[in-house]
Amino acid sequence: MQITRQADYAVRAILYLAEQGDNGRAPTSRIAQEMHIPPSFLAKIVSQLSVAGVVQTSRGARGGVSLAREPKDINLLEVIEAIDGPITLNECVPDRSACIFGDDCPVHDIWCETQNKLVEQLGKADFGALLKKNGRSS
Amino acid sequence: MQITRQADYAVRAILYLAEQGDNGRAPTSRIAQEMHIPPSFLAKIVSQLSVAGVVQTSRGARGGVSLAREPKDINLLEVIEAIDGPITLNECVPDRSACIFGDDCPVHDIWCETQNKLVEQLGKADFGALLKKNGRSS
DNA sequence: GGACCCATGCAGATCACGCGACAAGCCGAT
DNA sequence: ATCGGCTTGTCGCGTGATCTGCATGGGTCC
Repeated sequence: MQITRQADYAVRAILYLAEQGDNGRAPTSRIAQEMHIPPSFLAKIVSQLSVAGVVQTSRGARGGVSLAREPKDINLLEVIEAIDGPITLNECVPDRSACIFGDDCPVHDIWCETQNKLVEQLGKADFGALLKKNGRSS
Repeated sequence: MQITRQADYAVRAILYLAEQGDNGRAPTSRIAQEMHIPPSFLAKIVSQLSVAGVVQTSRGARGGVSLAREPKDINLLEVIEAIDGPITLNECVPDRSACIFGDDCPVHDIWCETQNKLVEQLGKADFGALLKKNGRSS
């Protein structure tokens, strides 16, 4: 009942890029240093985020990572799901056949309902709002 | 981002007892058979539920497991937390010092808020309502 | 050509899961 | 009263998956 540290790192990385302003390009090494993430671990995370279409990467000198969209169009849900995979409270939620009781299972509805609330909550949290919340003009 | 199978088994066991009626006493072997739970695994789960005060157990012949309270006074949250421990979406939620950014962390509030919603949702789901939802008069 | 940066494969550690065995307690029969 | 059987409580072990982290290799720009 906990998100993985990978997902936590991913959120921090996106947050850092969002703070940088429009383009928000930065090498993974700097992100890792600023956000206290193991550098070689961040590389894999960024790769997954790139596949998911959340960030864009460019290799070579002056390369780096940048947001694929504006912060307000990126929410927590897709970042987490890009790393941890789809959120499933219980395995019977996406695959009803996983439960032996089939349609007779009384808890199935509760799992689905709770999961939907959770997903909805995470989906509403976009990074634009996050930045605004505590404006770090520093 | 998933509850453990232990918690799922625990919920099923409670549900089975709640279906039995008022007293709802049953040996773990029967619960295990009916709800498709590994018998030796269920023993450990029942033990934890007993410590948490959700069920009462009596040893010896004609012993078994029974609910400590009425189904409507038992909710999903305490069953899950009795098994998996407190629900923590991220480790920084219960222990703010776990996060390096301290009070400056923009996501901390989101984690807390989302977790509270989740906890509230699970806390509202009591087994009395679950039974009523799809009345299995069979 | 050289420096820089992302991408990928690989090992260690942790944890959930399930099993088994022994101990402790209770009831009923003798 | 004693014995035997039944049921839960507790503990440790092995396996498998998964998270975590590192090192190496491939690609790009100056």
